[in-house]
Amino acid sequence: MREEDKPEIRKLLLFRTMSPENFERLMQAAYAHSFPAQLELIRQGEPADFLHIVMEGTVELFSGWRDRETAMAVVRPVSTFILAACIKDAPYLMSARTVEKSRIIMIPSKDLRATFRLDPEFAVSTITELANCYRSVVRHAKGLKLRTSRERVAAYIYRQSSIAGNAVSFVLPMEKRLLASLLGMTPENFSRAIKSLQSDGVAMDGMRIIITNMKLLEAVAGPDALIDGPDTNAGHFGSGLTGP
Amino acid sequence: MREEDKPEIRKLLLFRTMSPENFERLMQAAYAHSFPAQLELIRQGEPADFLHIVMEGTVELFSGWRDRETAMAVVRPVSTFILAACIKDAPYLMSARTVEKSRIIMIPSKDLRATFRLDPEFAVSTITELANCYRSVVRHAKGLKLRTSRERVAAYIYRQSSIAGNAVSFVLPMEKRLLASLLGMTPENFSRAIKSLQSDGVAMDGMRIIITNMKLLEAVAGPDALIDGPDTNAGHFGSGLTGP
DNA sequence: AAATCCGTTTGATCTGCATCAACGAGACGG
DNA sequence: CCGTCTCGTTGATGCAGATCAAACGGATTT
Repeated sequence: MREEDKPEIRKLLLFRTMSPENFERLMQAAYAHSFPAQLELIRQGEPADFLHIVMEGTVELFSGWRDRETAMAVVRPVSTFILAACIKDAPYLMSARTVEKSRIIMIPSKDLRATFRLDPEFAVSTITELANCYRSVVRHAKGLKLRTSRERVAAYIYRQSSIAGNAVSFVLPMEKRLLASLLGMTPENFSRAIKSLQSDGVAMDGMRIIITNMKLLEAVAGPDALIDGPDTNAGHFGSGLTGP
Repeated sequence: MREEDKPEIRKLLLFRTMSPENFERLMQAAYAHSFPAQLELIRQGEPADFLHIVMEGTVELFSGWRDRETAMAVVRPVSTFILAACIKDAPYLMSARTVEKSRIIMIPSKDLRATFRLDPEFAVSTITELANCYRSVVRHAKGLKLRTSRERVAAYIYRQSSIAGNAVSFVLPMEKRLLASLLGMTPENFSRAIKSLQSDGVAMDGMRIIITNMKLLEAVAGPDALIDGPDTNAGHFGSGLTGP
Protein backbone atom coordinates (compact mmCIF):
# COMPACT_ATOMS: atom_id res chain seq x y z
CA MET A 1 0.00 0.00 0.00
CA ARG A 2 1.01 3.58 -0.54
CA GLU A 3 2.78 5.45 2.20
CA GLU A 4 0.48 8.44 1.72
CA ASP A 5 -2.58 6.33 2.52
CA LYS A 6 -1.51 5.92 6.11
CA PRO A 7 -2.29 9.44 7.34
CA GLU A 8 -5.72 9.18 5.73
CA ILE A 9 -6.47 5.95 7.52
CA ARG A 10 -5.02 7.29 10.71
CA LYS A 11 -7.63 10.03 10.62
CA LEU A 12 -10.44 7.51 10.90
CA LEU A 13 -12.07 7.37 14.28
CA LEU A 14 -11.22 3.69 14.44
CA PHE A 15 -7.48 4.17 14.06
CA ARG A 16 -6.98 7.62 15.49
CA THR A 17 -6.11 6.82 19.07
CA MET A 18 -4.21 3.56 18.90
CA SER A 19 -0.49 3.47 19.54
CA PRO A 20 1.78 4.34 16.61
CA GLU A 21 3.48 0.95 16.87
CA ASN A 22 0.28 -1.01 16.67
CA PHE A 23 -1.00 1.14 13.86
CA GLU A 24 2.21 0.57 11.95
CA ARG A 25 2.02 -3.16 12.53
CA LEU A 26 -1.56 -3.29 11.24
CA MET A 27 -0.55 -1.35 8.16
CA GLN A 28 2.30 -3.74 7.53
CA ALA A 29 -0.15 -6.60 7.39
CA ALA A 30 -2.49 -4.78 5.01
CA TYR A 31 -2.90 -5.23 1.29
CA ALA A 32 -4.02 -2.58 -1.16
CA HIS A 33 -5.68 -3.18 -4.48
CA SER A 34 -7.61 -1.37 -7.17
CA PHE A 35 -10.75 -2.86 -8.59
CA PRO A 36 -12.82 -2.01 -11.65
CA ALA A 37 -16.47 -1.02 -11.39
CA GLN A 38 -19.13 -3.63 -10.64
CA LEU A 39 -16.73 -6.14 -9.20
CA GLU A 40 -17.88 -8.32 -6.34
CA LEU A 41 -15.42 -7.88 -3.49
CA ILE A 42 -17.23 -9.90 -0.91
CA ARG A 43 -19.88 -12.57 -1.18
CA GLN A 44 -22.25 -12.97 1.73
CA GLY A 45 -21.76 -16.20 3.62
CA GLU A 46 -18.02 -16.35 3.10
CA PRO A 47 -15.67 -16.20 6.09
CA ALA A 48 -14.74 -12.65 7.06
CA ASP A 49 -11.01 -12.69 6.56
CA PHE A 50 -10.45 -9.00 5.95
CA LEU A 51 -11.57 -5.65 7.18
CA HIS A 52 -11.92 -3.44 4.13
CA ILE A 53 -11.20 0.26 3.77
CA VAL A 54 -12.33 2.30 0.76
CA MET A 55 -9.63 4.78 -0.16
CA GLU A 56 -11.07 5.88 -3.50
CA GLY A 57 -14.27 5.08 -5.33
CA THR A 58 -17.57 3.79 -4.01
CA VAL A 59 -18.66 0.45 -2.64
CA GLU A 60 -22.16 -0.95 -2.31
CA LEU A 61 -23.07 -3.34 0.46
CA PHE A 62 -25.99 -5.50 -0.53
CA SER A 63 -27.75 -8.70 0.37
CA GLY A 64 -29.63 -11.32 -1.52
CA TRP A 65 -32.18 -13.96 -0.72
CA ARG A 66 -33.63 -16.31 -3.29
CA ASP A 67 -33.76 -14.21 -6.43
CA ARG A 68 -34.14 -10.91 -4.62
CA GLU A 69 -31.46 -8.41 -3.82
CA THR A 70 -31.33 -5.18 -1.87
CA ALA A 71 -28.75 -2.50 -1.18
CA MET A 72 -27.95 -2.16 2.50
CA ALA A 73 -25.44 0.67 2.43
CA VAL A 74 -23.14 2.69 0.22
CA VAL A 75 -19.63 3.30 1.45
CA ARG A 76 -17.42 6.18 0.40
CA PRO A 77 -13.83 7.14 1.16
CA VAL A 78 -12.35 7.04 3.63
CA SER A 79 -14.34 4.44 5.53
CA THR A 80 -14.10 0.89 6.73
CA PHE A 81 -16.76 -1.72 6.16
CA ILE A 82 -17.86 -5.09 7.52
CA LEU A 83 -16.11 -4.59 10.81
CA ALA A 84 -18.54 -6.70 12.81
CA ALA A 85 -18.09 -9.87 10.78
CA CYS A 86 -14.30 -9.57 11.15
CA ILE A 87 -14.56 -9.23 14.88
CA LYS A 88 -16.87 -12.17 15.26
CA ASP A 89 -14.81 -14.23 12.84
CA ALA A 90 -18.15 -15.14 11.33
CA PRO A 91 -19.51 -15.23 7.78
CA TYR A 92 -20.25 -11.90 6.11
CA LEU A 93 -23.94 -11.07 6.33
CA MET A 94 -23.69 -8.79 3.31
CA SER A 95 -21.99 -8.85 -0.05
CA ALA A 96 -19.97 -5.94 -1.40
CA ARG A 97 -19.30 -4.73 -4.90
CA THR A 98 -17.61 -1.69 -6.36
CA VAL A 99 -19.96 0.89 -7.83
CA GLU A 100 -17.13 2.55 -9.70
CA LYS A 101 -13.41 1.93 -9.97
CA SER A 102 -12.18 1.80 -6.39
CA ARG A 103 -9.05 1.42 -4.39
CA ILE A 104 -9.46 -0.79 -1.37
CA ILE A 105 -7.20 -1.65 1.52
CA MET A 106 -7.65 -4.95 3.25
CA ILE A 107 -6.52 -5.71 6.78
CA PRO A 108 -6.50 -9.35 7.90
CA SER A 109 -9.18 -9.92 10.53
CA LYS A 110 -6.90 -11.92 12.75
CA ASP A 111 -4.46 -9.02 13.05
CA LEU A 112 -7.37 -6.82 13.90
CA ARG A 113 -8.59 -9.15 16.60
CA ALA A 114 -5.09 -9.52 17.98
CA THR A 115 -4.66 -5.77 18.08
CA PHE A 116 -7.67 -4.80 20.10
CA ARG A 117 -6.66 -7.38 22.66
CA LEU A 118 -3.34 -5.72 23.27
CA ASP A 119 -4.12 -2.06 22.59
CA PRO A 120 -6.79 -0.74 24.97
CA GLU A 121 -7.12 2.49 23.01
CA PHE A 122 -7.91 0.54 19.89
CA ALA A 123 -10.42 -1.54 21.82
CA VAL A 124 -12.23 1.60 22.91
CA SER A 125 -12.22 2.94 19.34
CA THR A 126 -13.63 -0.35 18.11
CA ILE A 127 -16.37 -0.14 20.71
CA THR A 128 -17.48 3.34 19.67
CA GLU A 129 -17.17 2.43 16.02
CA LEU A 130 -19.42 -0.60 16.45
CA ALA A 131 -21.87 1.39 18.50
CA ASN A 132 -22.09 3.86 15.61
CA CYS A 133 -22.65 1.09 13.11
CA TYR A 134 -25.30 -0.44 15.29
CA ARG A 135 -27.18 2.78 15.68
CA SER A 136 -27.02 3.38 11.96
CA VAL A 137 -28.72 0.10 11.14
CA VAL A 138 -31.32 0.68 13.81
CA ARG A 139 -32.12 3.98 12.14
CA HIS A 140 -32.34 2.25 8.80
CA ALA A 141 -34.73 -0.35 10.18
CA LYS A 142 -36.83 2.33 11.86
CA GLY A 143 -37.15 4.20 8.59
CA LEU A 144 -38.29 1.07 6.82
CA LYS A 145 -40.86 0.15 9.42
CA LEU A 146 -42.20 3.55 10.29
CA ARG A 147 -42.22 5.48 7.03
CA THR A 148 -43.86 4.95 3.68
CA SER A 149 -41.63 4.94 0.64
CA ARG A 150 -42.71 8.44 -0.27
CA GLU A 151 -41.77 9.63 3.19
CA ARG A 152 -38.41 7.90 2.98
CA VAL A 153 -37.64 9.70 -0.26
CA ALA A 154 -38.67 13.02 1.22
CA ALA A 155 -36.61 12.38 4.34
CA TYR A 156 -33.62 11.39 2.24
CA ILE A 157 -33.79 14.59 0.23
CA TYR A 158 -34.25 16.68 3.31
CA ARG A 159 -31.33 14.97 4.98
CA GLN A 160 -29.01 15.43 2.02
CA SER A 161 -29.93 19.07 1.93
CA SER A 162 -29.05 19.54 5.62
CA ILE A 163 -25.75 17.74 5.15
CA ALA A 164 -24.97 20.19 2.36
CA GLY A 165 -25.66 23.07 4.73
CA ASN A 166 -29.36 23.41 3.99
CA ALA A 167 -28.63 23.70 0.29
CA VAL A 168 -31.73 24.18 -1.82
CA SER A 169 -30.15 22.11 -4.54
CA PHE A 170 -27.78 19.17 -4.76
CA VAL A 171 -26.82 16.32 -7.06
CA LEU A 172 -27.79 12.79 -6.15
CA PRO A 173 -24.63 11.01 -5.05
CA MET A 174 -25.49 7.72 -6.74
CA GLU A 175 -27.53 6.10 -9.47
CA LYS A 176 -31.24 6.32 -8.86
CA ARG A 177 -31.74 2.56 -9.08
CA LEU A 178 -29.19 2.12 -6.31
CA LEU A 179 -30.71 4.83 -4.18
CA ALA A 180 -34.13 3.29 -4.69
CA SER A 181 -32.85 -0.08 -3.51
CA LEU A 182 -31.19 1.54 -0.51
CA LEU A 183 -34.46 3.21 0.39
CA GLY A 184 -36.29 -0.10 0.01
CA MET A 185 -38.31 0.44 -3.15
CA THR A 186 -38.21 -0.20 -6.89
CA PRO A 187 -36.71 2.34 -9.32
CA GLU A 188 -40.15 2.89 -10.83
CA ASN A 189 -41.62 3.64 -7.47
CA PHE A 190 -38.76 5.97 -6.63
CA SER A 191 -39.35 7.86 -9.84
CA ARG A 192 -43.03 8.22 -9.11
CA ALA A 193 -42.36 9.21 -5.51
CA ILE A 194 -40.19 12.13 -6.60
CA LYS A 195 -42.77 13.17 -9.13
CA SER A 196 -45.48 13.12 -6.51
CA LEU A 197 -43.28 15.29 -4.30
CA GLN A 198 -43.45 18.10 -6.83
CA SER A 199 -46.51 19.31 -5.02
CA ASP A 200 -44.47 19.28 -1.82
CA GLY A 201 -41.58 21.45 -2.84
CA VAL A 202 -39.27 19.07 -4.67
CA ALA A 203 -38.18 19.35 -8.29
CA MET A 204 -35.73 17.22 -10.21
CA ASP A 205 -33.59 17.91 -13.25
CA GLY A 206 -31.67 14.81 -14.22
CA MET A 207 -29.54 13.94 -11.23
CA ARG A 208 -30.07 17.32 -9.63
CA ILE A 209 -32.64 17.82 -6.91
CA ILE A 210 -34.02 21.29 -6.38
CA ILE A 211 -35.98 22.08 -3.28
CA THR A 212 -38.55 24.66 -4.23
CA ASN A 213 -40.22 24.82 -0.85
CA MET A 214 -38.28 23.71 2.20
CA LYS A 215 -41.21 24.05 4.59
CA LEU A 216 -43.46 21.84 2.51
CA LEU A 217 -40.71 19.26 2.12
CA GLU A 218 -40.03 19.28 5.81
CA ALA A 219 -43.70 18.70 6.51
CA VAL A 220 -43.73 15.52 4.41
CA ALA A 221 -40.30 14.31 5.47
CA GLY A 222 -40.91 14.71 9.17
CA PRO A 223 -37.18 14.71 9.85
CA ASP A 224 -36.32 13.06 13.14
CA ALA A 225 -32.92 13.03 14.80
CA LEU A 226 -33.64 9.49 15.97
CA ILE A 227 -34.02 8.20 12.42
CA ASP A 228 -32.13 10.52 10.13
CA GLY A 229 -29.15 11.47 12.17
CA PRO A 230 -27.23 13.58 12.88
CA ASP A 231 -25.42 10.88 14.79
CA THR A 232 -23.89 9.41 11.66
CA ASN A 233 -24.42 9.86 7.97
CA ALA A 234 -27.43 7.82 7.02
CA GLY A 235 -27.00 4.99 4.59
CA HIS A 236 -23.43 4.21 5.52
CA PHE A 237 -24.02 2.01 8.47
CA GLY A 238 -21.60 -0.67 7.49
CA SER A 239 -18.91 1.89 7.40
CA GLY A 240 -16.42 3.41 9.67
CA LEU A 241 -17.35 6.97 9.23
CA THR A 242 -18.34 9.53 11.81
CA GLY A 243 -16.14 12.19 10.54
CA PRO A 244 -13.73 14.65 12.03
CA MET B 1 -29.98 -5.56 44.24
CA ARG B 2 -30.12 -9.14 45.40
CA GLU B 3 -26.93 -11.01 46.03
CA GLU B 4 -28.22 -14.01 44.08
CA ASP B 5 -28.59 -11.92 40.94
CA LYS B 6 -24.87 -11.49 40.59
CA PRO B 7 -24.01 -15.01 39.45
CA GLU B 8 -26.78 -14.76 36.84
CA ILE B 9 -25.40 -11.53 35.49
CA ARG B 10 -21.89 -12.86 35.66
CA LYS B 11 -22.95 -15.63 33.27
CA LEU B 12 -23.71 -13.11 30.56
CA LEU B 13 -21.18 -12.98 27.79
CA LEU B 14 -20.73 -9.30 28.50
CA PHE B 15 -19.71 -9.76 32.12
CA ARG B 16 -18.18 -13.21 32.08
CA THR B 17 -14.55 -12.40 31.56
CA MET B 18 -14.00 -9.12 33.37
CA SER B 19 -12.04 -9.02 36.59
CA PRO B 20 -13.94 -9.88 39.79
CA GLU B 21 -13.07 -6.49 41.27
CA ASN B 22 -14.42 -4.54 38.35
CA PHE B 23 -17.51 -6.69 38.23
CA GLU B 24 -18.08 -6.11 41.90
CA ARG B 25 -17.63 -2.38 41.49
CA LEU B 26 -20.16 -2.26 38.66
CA MET B 27 -22.64 -4.21 40.73
CA GLN B 28 -22.18 -1.80 43.61
CA ALA B 29 -23.23 1.04 41.36
CA ALA B 30 -26.28 -0.81 40.08
CA TYR B 31 -29.91 -0.35 41.07
CA ALA B 32 -32.58 -3.00 40.92
CA HIS B 33 -36.26 -2.39 40.61
CA SER B 34 -39.49 -4.22 39.81
CA PHE B 35 -41.97 -2.75 37.40
CA PRO B 36 -45.57 -3.60 36.63
CA ALA B 37 -46.67 -4.59 33.12
CA GLN B 38 -46.95 -1.99 30.39
CA LEU B 39 -44.74 0.51 32.08
CA GLU B 40 -42.51 2.68 29.95
CA LEU B 41 -38.96 2.26 31.18
CA ILE B 42 -37.23 4.26 28.52
CA ARG B 43 -38.46 6.92 26.17
CA GLN B 44 -36.63 7.32 22.88
CA GLY B 45 -34.70 10.55 22.64
CA GLU B 46 -33.83 10.70 26.31
CA PRO B 47 -30.19 10.56 27.39
CA ALA B 48 -28.93 7.03 27.90
CA ASP B 49 -28.02 7.08 31.55
CA PHE B 50 -28.36 3.41 32.32
CA LEU B 51 -27.62 0.04 30.84
CA HIS B 52 -30.58 -2.18 31.63
CA ILE B 53 -30.64 -5.86 32.45
CA VAL B 54 -33.85 -7.90 32.51
CA MET B 55 -33.69 -10.39 35.38
CA GLU B 56 -37.33 -11.49 35.26
CA GLY B 57 -40.19 -10.68 32.97
CA THR B 58 -40.20 -9.42 29.40
CA VAL B 59 -39.34 -6.08 27.87
CA GLU B 60 -40.34 -4.70 24.49
CA LEU B 61 -38.10 -2.31 22.61
CA PHE B 62 -40.10 -0.15 20.26
CA SER B 63 -39.93 3.02 18.29
CA GLY B 64 -42.37 5.66 17.23
CA TRP B 65 -42.58 8.30 14.56
CA ARG B 66 -45.49 10.67 14.18
CA ASP B 67 -48.46 8.55 15.21
CA ARG B 68 -46.93 5.24 14.19
CA GLU B 69 -45.18 2.74 16.39
CA THR B 70 -43.32 -0.49 15.79
CA ALA B 71 -41.72 -3.17 17.94
CA MET B 72 -38.01 -3.50 17.33
CA ALA B 73 -37.14 -6.34 19.69
CA VAL B 74 -38.33 -8.35 22.65
CA VAL B 75 -35.89 -8.94 25.47
CA ARG B 76 -36.06 -11.82 27.93
CA PRO B 77 -34.01 -12.75 30.99
CA VAL B 78 -31.18 -12.65 31.44
CA SER B 79 -30.14 -10.06 28.89
CA THR B 80 -28.94 -6.52 28.66
CA PHE B 81 -30.48 -3.91 26.42
CA ILE B 82 -29.64 -0.55 24.87
CA LEU B 83 -25.92 -1.04 25.28
CA ALA B 84 -24.96 1.07 22.26
CA ALA B 85 -26.69 4.23 23.43
CA CYS B 86 -24.96 3.94 26.82
CA ILE B 87 -21.57 3.62 25.20
CA LYS B 88 -22.09 6.57 22.92
CA ASP B 89 -23.58 8.61 25.72
CA ALA B 90 -26.22 9.50 23.17
CA PRO B 91 -30.03 9.59 23.21
CA TYR B 92 -31.85 6.26 23.14
CA LEU B 93 -33.00 5.41 19.62
CA MET B 94 -35.69 3.13 20.99
CA SER B 95 -38.19 3.19 23.79
CA ALA B 96 -38.68 0.30 26.18
CA ARG B 97 -41.70 -0.92 28.09
CA THR B 98 -42.41 -3.94 30.21
CA VAL B 99 -44.65 -6.53 28.59
CA GLU B 100 -45.32 -8.18 31.90
CA LYS B 101 -44.22 -7.55 35.48
CA SER B 102 -40.44 -7.42 35.29
CA ARG B 103 -37.43 -7.04 37.46
CA ILE B 104 -34.78 -4.81 35.97
CA ILE B 105 -31.25 -3.94 36.99
CA MET B 106 -29.82 -0.64 35.93
CA ILE B 107 -26.13 0.13 35.67
CA PRO B 108 -25.11 3.77 35.27
CA SER B 109 -23.64 4.33 31.81
CA LYS B 110 -20.75 6.34 33.09
CA ASP B 111 -19.56 3.47 35.27
CA LEU B 112 -19.84 1.23 32.25
CA ARG B 113 -17.78 3.56 30.12
CA ALA B 114 -15.21 3.95 32.84
CA THR B 115 -14.95 0.20 33.24
CA PHE B 116 -14.18 -0.78 29.69
CA ARG B 117 -11.44 1.82 29.70
CA LEU B 118 -9.65 0.16 32.56
CA ASP B 119 -10.55 -3.50 32.08
CA PRO B 120 -9.32 -4.82 28.72
CA GLU B 121 -11.25 -8.04 29.14
CA PHE B 122 -14.46 -6.12 29.55
CA ALA B 123 -13.60 -4.04 26.51
CA VAL B 124 -13.26 -7.18 24.42
CA SER B 125 -16.55 -8.54 25.74
CA THR B 126 -18.23 -5.26 24.89
CA ILE B 127 -16.83 -5.47 21.39
CA THR B 128 -18.20 -8.95 20.74
CA GLU B 129 -21.47 -8.04 22.37
CA LEU B 130 -21.90 -5.02 20.12
CA ALA B 131 -20.89 -7.01 17.07
CA ASN B 132 -23.65 -9.49 17.95
CA CYS B 133 -26.20 -6.72 18.34
CA TYR B 134 -25.15 -5.18 15.06
CA ARG B 135 -25.46 -8.42 13.17
CA SER B 136 -28.85 -9.03 14.70
CA VAL B 137 -30.27 -5.75 13.42
CA VAL B 138 -28.74 -6.33 10.01
CA ARG B 139 -30.59 -9.64 9.88
CA HIS B 140 -33.77 -7.91 10.92
CA ALA B 141 -33.38 -5.31 8.18
CA LYS B 142 -32.59 -7.99 5.61
CA GLY B 143 -35.73 -9.87 6.52
CA LEU B 144 -37.81 -6.73 6.12
CA LYS B 145 -36.34 -5.80 2.77
CA LEU B 146 -36.03 -9.22 1.19
CA ARG B 147 -39.06 -11.15 2.40
CA THR B 148 -42.78 -10.60 2.12
CA SER B 149 -44.78 -10.60 5.30
CA ARG B 150 -46.01 -14.10 4.61
CA GLU B 151 -42.45 -15.29 4.22
CA ARG B 152 -41.41 -13.58 7.43
CA VAL B 153 -44.15 -15.36 9.33
CA ALA B 154 -43.15 -18.70 7.82
CA ALA B 155 -39.48 -18.05 8.59
CA TYR B 156 -40.33 -17.06 12.14
CA ILE B 157 -42.27 -20.26 12.74
CA TYR B 158 -39.57 -22.35 11.17
CA ARG B 159 -36.94 -20.64 13.27
CA GLN B 160 -38.84 -21.10 16.52
CA SER B 161 -39.25 -24.73 15.71
CA SER B 162 -35.51 -25.21 15.17
CA ILE B 163 -34.71 -23.41 18.40
CA ALA B 164 -37.02 -25.85 20.17
CA GLY B 165 -35.06 -28.72 18.63
CA ASN B 166 -37.14 -29.07 15.48
CA ALA B 167 -40.28 -29.36 17.53
CA VAL B 168 -43.40 -29.84 15.43
CA SER B 169 -45.34 -27.78 17.90
CA PHE B 170 -44.67 -24.83 20.17
CA VAL B 171 -46.46 -22.00 21.92
CA LEU B 172 -45.97 -18.47 20.68
CA PRO B 173 -43.77 -16.66 23.21
CA MET B 174 -45.69 -13.39 23.04
CA GLU B 175 -48.97 -11.75 22.16
CA LYS B 176 -49.77 -12.00 18.49
CA ARG B 177 -50.15 -8.26 18.06
CA LEU B 178 -46.64 -7.78 19.43
CA LEU B 179 -45.22 -10.50 17.22
CA ALA B 180 -46.95 -8.97 14.23
CA SER B 181 -45.40 -5.61 14.99
CA LEU B 182 -41.98 -7.21 15.41
CA LEU B 183 -42.37 -8.88 12.05
CA GLY B 184 -43.39 -5.58 10.50
CA MET B 185 -47.08 -6.13 9.79
CA THR B 186 -50.52 -5.47 11.24
CA PRO B 187 -52.22 -8.00 13.54
CA GLU B 188 -54.88 -8.54 10.86
CA ASN B 189 -52.30 -9.33 8.28
CA PHE B 190 -50.49 -11.66 10.64
CA SER B 191 -53.70 -13.53 11.28
CA ARG B 192 -54.35 -13.91 7.59
CA ALA B 193 -50.77 -14.89 6.88
CA ILE B 194 -50.99 -17.80 9.29
CA LYS B 195 -54.28 -18.86 7.83
CA SER B 196 -52.84 -18.80 4.35
CA LEU B 197 -49.97 -20.96 5.58
CA GLN B 198 -52.39 -23.78 6.37
CA SER B 199 -51.83 -25.00 2.85
CA ASP B 200 -48.10 -24.97 3.57
CA GLY B 201 -47.97 -27.13 6.63
CA VAL B 202 -48.84 -24.74 9.46
CA ALA B 203 -51.80 -25.03 11.80
CA MET B 204 -52.67 -22.91 14.79
CA ASP B 205 -54.69 -23.57 17.90
CA GLY B 206 -54.90 -20.49 20.06
CA MET B 207 -51.34 -19.62 20.93
CA ARG B 208 -50.04 -23.00 19.83
CA ILE B 209 -48.46 -23.50 16.45
CA ILE B 210 -48.49 -26.98 14.97
CA ILE B 211 -46.32 -27.75 12.01
CA THR B 212 -48.15 -30.36 9.96
CA ASN B 213 -45.61 -30.50 7.16
CA MET B 214 -42.07 -29.37 7.83
CA LYS B 215 -40.93 -29.71 4.23
CA LEU B 216 -43.69 -27.51 2.90
CA LEU B 217 -43.06 -24.93 5.60
CA GLU B 218 -39.36 -24.94 4.86
CA ALA B 219 -40.08 -24.36 1.19
CA VAL B 220 -42.05 -21.19 1.95
CA ALA B 221 -39.80 -19.98 4.74
CA GLY B 222 -36.57 -20.39 2.81
CA PRO B 223 -34.57 -20.38 6.04
CA ASP B 224 -31.20 -18.74 5.63
CA ALA B 225 -28.40 -18.69 8.16
CA LEU B 226 -27.58 -15.14 7.07
CA ILE B 227 -31.03 -13.87 8.02
CA ASP B 228 -32.46 -16.19 10.62
CA GLY B 229 -29.45 -17.15 12.64
CA PRO B 230 -28.07 -19.26 14.15
CA ASP B 231 -25.64 -16.53 15.15
CA THR B 232 -27.96 -15.04 17.72
CA ASN B 233 -31.58 -15.45 18.55
CA ALA B 234 -33.55 -13.44 16.06
CA GLY B 235 -35.70 -10.65 17.38
CA HIS B 236 -33.56 -9.88 20.37
CA PHE B 237 -31.04 -7.65 18.77
CA GLY B 238 -31.13 -4.98 21.37
CA SER B 239 -30.20 -7.49 23.94
CA GLY B 240 -27.15 -8.97 25.42
CA LEU B 241 -27.88 -12.55 24.77
CA THR B 242 -25.88 -15.15 22.97
CA GLY B 243 -25.83 -17.22 26.01
CA PRO B 244 -25.08 -20.88 26.59
C1' DA C 1 -23.99 9.42 -38.38
C1' DA C 2 -26.28 5.33 -37.25
C1' DA C 3 -26.72 1.74 -34.01
C1' DT C 4 -26.59 -0.11 -29.53
C1' DC C 5 -26.89 -0.07 -24.69
C1' DC C 6 -28.36 1.25 -20.24
C1' DG C 7 -30.65 3.97 -16.86
C1' DT C 8 -34.80 6.31 -16.30
C1' DT C 9 -39.48 7.45 -16.98
C1' DT C 10 -44.29 6.52 -18.02
C1' DG C 11 -48.38 3.82 -18.47
C1' DA C 12 -51.32 -0.18 -17.35
C1' DT C 13 -52.26 -3.66 -14.34
C1' DC C 14 -52.06 -6.59 -10.43
C1' DT C 15 -51.47 -7.77 -5.64
C1' DG C 16 -49.94 -7.43 -0.97
C1' DC C 17 -50.95 -5.21 2.84
C1' DA C 18 -53.27 -1.54 5.53
C1' DT C 19 -57.43 0.28 7.01
C1' DC C 20 -62.00 0.37 8.73
C1' DA C 21 -65.66 -1.99 10.76
C1' DA C 22 -67.82 -5.67 13.08
C1' DC C 23 -68.00 -9.75 15.67
C1' DG C 24 -66.56 -13.61 18.80
C1' DA C 25 -64.18 -15.39 22.72
C1' DG C 26 -61.76 -15.53 26.80
C1' DA C 27 -60.36 -12.77 31.03
C1' DC C 28 -61.55 -9.88 34.60
C1' DG C 29 -64.16 -7.13 37.84
C1' DG C 30 -68.34 -5.70 39.81
C1' DC D 1 -73.68 -14.17 36.85
C1' DC D 2 -73.48 -10.62 33.86
C1' DG D 3 -71.28 -6.59 31.84
C1' DT D 4 -67.00 -4.88 30.17
C1' DC D 5 -62.56 -5.06 28.20
C1' DT D 6 -59.09 -6.58 25.39
C1' DC D 7 -57.32 -9.61 21.92
C1' DG D 8 -57.97 -12.09 17.91
C1' DT D 9 -60.36 -13.14 13.79
C1' DT D 10 -63.04 -12.14 9.68
C1' DG D 11 -64.97 -9.39 6.00
C1' DA D 12 -65.10 -5.42 2.85
C1' DT D 13 -62.64 -1.93 0.78
C1' DG D 14 -58.87 1.11 -0.57
C1' DC D 15 -54.30 2.25 -1.45
C1' DA D 16 -49.32 1.75 -1.81
C1' DG D 17 -46.16 -0.25 -4.19
C1' DA D 18 -44.60 -4.22 -7.29
C1' DT D 19 -44.62 -5.96 -11.81
C1' DC D 20 -44.73 -5.96 -16.72
C1' DA D 21 -44.17 -3.55 -20.88
C1' DA D 22 -42.80 0.09 -23.72
C1' DA D 23 -40.82 4.41 -24.87
C1' DC D 24 -37.32 7.91 -24.15
C1' DG D 25 -32.77 10.01 -23.88
C1' DG D 26 -28.05 10.27 -23.12
C1' DA D 27 -23.75 7.95 -23.66
C1' DT D 28 -20.79 4.82 -26.05
C1' DT D 29 -19.60 2.10 -29.94
C1' DT D 30 -19.22 0.90 -34.75
